[in-house]
Formats: sequence, structure tokens, C-alpha cells
Amino acid sequence: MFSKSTEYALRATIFIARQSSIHKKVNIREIAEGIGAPKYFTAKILQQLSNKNVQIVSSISGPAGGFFIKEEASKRPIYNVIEAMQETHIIEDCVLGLPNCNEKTPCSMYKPYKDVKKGLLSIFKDKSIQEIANSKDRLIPIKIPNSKKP
Amino acid sequence: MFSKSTEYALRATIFIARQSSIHKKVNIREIAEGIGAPKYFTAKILQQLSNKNVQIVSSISGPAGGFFIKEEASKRPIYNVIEAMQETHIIEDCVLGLPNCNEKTPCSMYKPYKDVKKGLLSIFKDKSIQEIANSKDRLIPIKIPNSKKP
DNA sequence: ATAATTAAAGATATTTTTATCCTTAATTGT
DNA sequence: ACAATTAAGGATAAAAATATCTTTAATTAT
Ligand code: FES
Ligand code: FES
Repeated sequence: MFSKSTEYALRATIFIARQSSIHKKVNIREIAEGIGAPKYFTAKILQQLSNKNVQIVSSISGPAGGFFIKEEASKRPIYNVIEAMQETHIIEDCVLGLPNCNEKTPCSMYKPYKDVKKGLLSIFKDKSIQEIANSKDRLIPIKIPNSKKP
Repeated sequence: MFSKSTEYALRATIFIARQSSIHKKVNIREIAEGIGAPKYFTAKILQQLSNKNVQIVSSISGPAGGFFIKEEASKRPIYNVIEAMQETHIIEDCVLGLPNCNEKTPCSMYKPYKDVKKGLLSIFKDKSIQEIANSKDRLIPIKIPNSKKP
């Protein structure tokens, strides 16, 4: 559904939130391994999530540093991650790729998609990062005993 | 939601179906202009939809040739176009990008997405190409009086 | 002060997607 | 047979997404 960037962003956010709930900061290597994503690419995505006006994740440099999520940020909906990655269009835009998806200029899919869109939006808007992090569902493809991504 | 390829594929299929309903064959130029898509790229997509075991659209070379959709093909669900473009994964796969999206190995989004996925699949599976073509909703971005895509 | 550890930032590389062009084959009308 | 029109197929180009590497800055501990 989303790009790999956004998939990694969602997984990373949930992963960090879980560690932050036990007041543990995590570094890039831990995050990348924890979500089964390429390390350097994950680093780039974390810049997007931490930097900016976004402020979904926070970070501190140096030893004992790393990434974490503030209490208040973890209460925000996971939808904010999709916004930060600038991919709300994947849900919001016309299914046929036409501009101006609205009541006035609908395509053939507008009506049937209307309710689906609502449902899709609500699954990301109705749950906070914290709530999703609290579930102990997997965030990683498969158990890798000793992965070697240096 | 889908790739540009699939968006064009959906629009082209509906466009051709409309013309076929009045027994009119259309050529690449007419299709590309009719759906507001790049001509050569549209041609490549039509190969995917006509060629193969897919057979959603049919074509005939030479003067008075062009693309059309057979009666029986137009009764198939629009979902077949998404299958032909090999993008069912966009609906079917894990929202977080994890492999093996199923009851046994769910991610945090599995349950909330389950019903949305059903709705999403049904809007493409429950309507035939013909039915969608019969609606006279737009298939093109905006009215272009005299577009110049040579 | 120095060394070690961490993220930030910038540069580069690879792959995929999107888009275009050119040649060939099929069909039609003259 | 020949010219015109159309799609098919192959080659190439351009842009975007994905991925990696290198250097710099910040922080900590010694
Ligand atoms: S105009 Fe196509 S889904 Fe809204
Ligand atoms: S496992 Fe994630 S949505 Fe199915």
C-alpha cells in the first residue's frame, strides 16, 4: 500500500515507542535490526521523523544517546507518521489517478471508494502510536538468530 | 494508491469499454488523449492488457484496426485489471510491509485492516468493467480544448 | 585533551518506475 | 504490388525510489 520508506517509518516508530515505554533509547543499528530494514536507509527515514516541524521521534547524539519518543508524541495518531512521510495522497487521492477527487468531479470509483477511504483513514487516525506499540504483535519479517547486516 | 501504470490501465480499460459498447474501435492516440495519459506509455500498458493469458482488451492491426473489449471480457470485474498489472499486493499485503499477512502472524494493523481490506477488494470485485463503463463519470483530468501531444 | 559513540548531513550508487523512440509485422485499400 | 495505417516489440532515456557510504558534529567518559 505505502512505499517502503513509509513502511519502515511506521515500523520504526512503533519499535522506538516500545523501547521508550521502558525508558530505553535505541540506536540505528538496534532499530534497523529490530524492524528488519536496511540500516542506512532507516537512518535517513529517522531524520525525516525527528527533524523538522514533525517531531515524532526525538534523538540525542553521543554515547548513551539514540532515538526515543516523548510521552506526548506517543499519544499522537499513527496517521501523523504517514503525514510526515508525505504519503496521505495514497489514501486521499483518486483511485484512477485523476486530480480533484471530490463530490463535484467524481470518477466512477468515487462513490464506492468514499466509505472505504473513511475506514482506511480511521484505522490510522483512531489509534495512537502508544496504543499500537502496546500490542505485542511482530514488527519484523522472521526471527533471525544472528543476522549479519554490518 | 496504485502505480501510474495501473491507474492508466484502469482508465484505458474503462475508456475502451465505453467505445466498444457502441462498437467503435479506438487507436492508441485516441485512448491516450481520452484518458489524459502519455501515448507511448499507454501503448505499453495496452500490450500488458491485450497480450498474454490476460485478454482484457483485444486489438487488431492495420487501418480500421485498434483496441476493443469483447462482450465477455467486459463482464469481468475491474479487479482483473489490477491482477493483470500485478498490483493486487497493494491491497492484499501487510500495511507495515511484513511478509505473511495472516491470522497466524499478524502485525499491529492486521485486525483493523482486515475489514477495510474486504471493503477495498469488494469495490473492485463487485463491479464489472461494463457497469463502470456505463457510468458517465470522467476519465480525464480536465477538458483540454486542443491538446498538443504529438 | 583525547578517544569512543552516537546521530546529522551530504554524496554517491543501484534499482525500479515512468516515459519515449524506433523498427517490425499485420492489415487494409488502391 | 504498393502505400497507408495500425499495433507489437525492442531499445533507450529520464526520473524517482531505494540503498549505501563518507564526513561532520554532538555527547560522554576517561
Ligand atoms: S475522483 Fe476518483 S476516487 Fe475520487
Ligand atoms: S500482517 Fe500487517 S496488515 Fe497483515
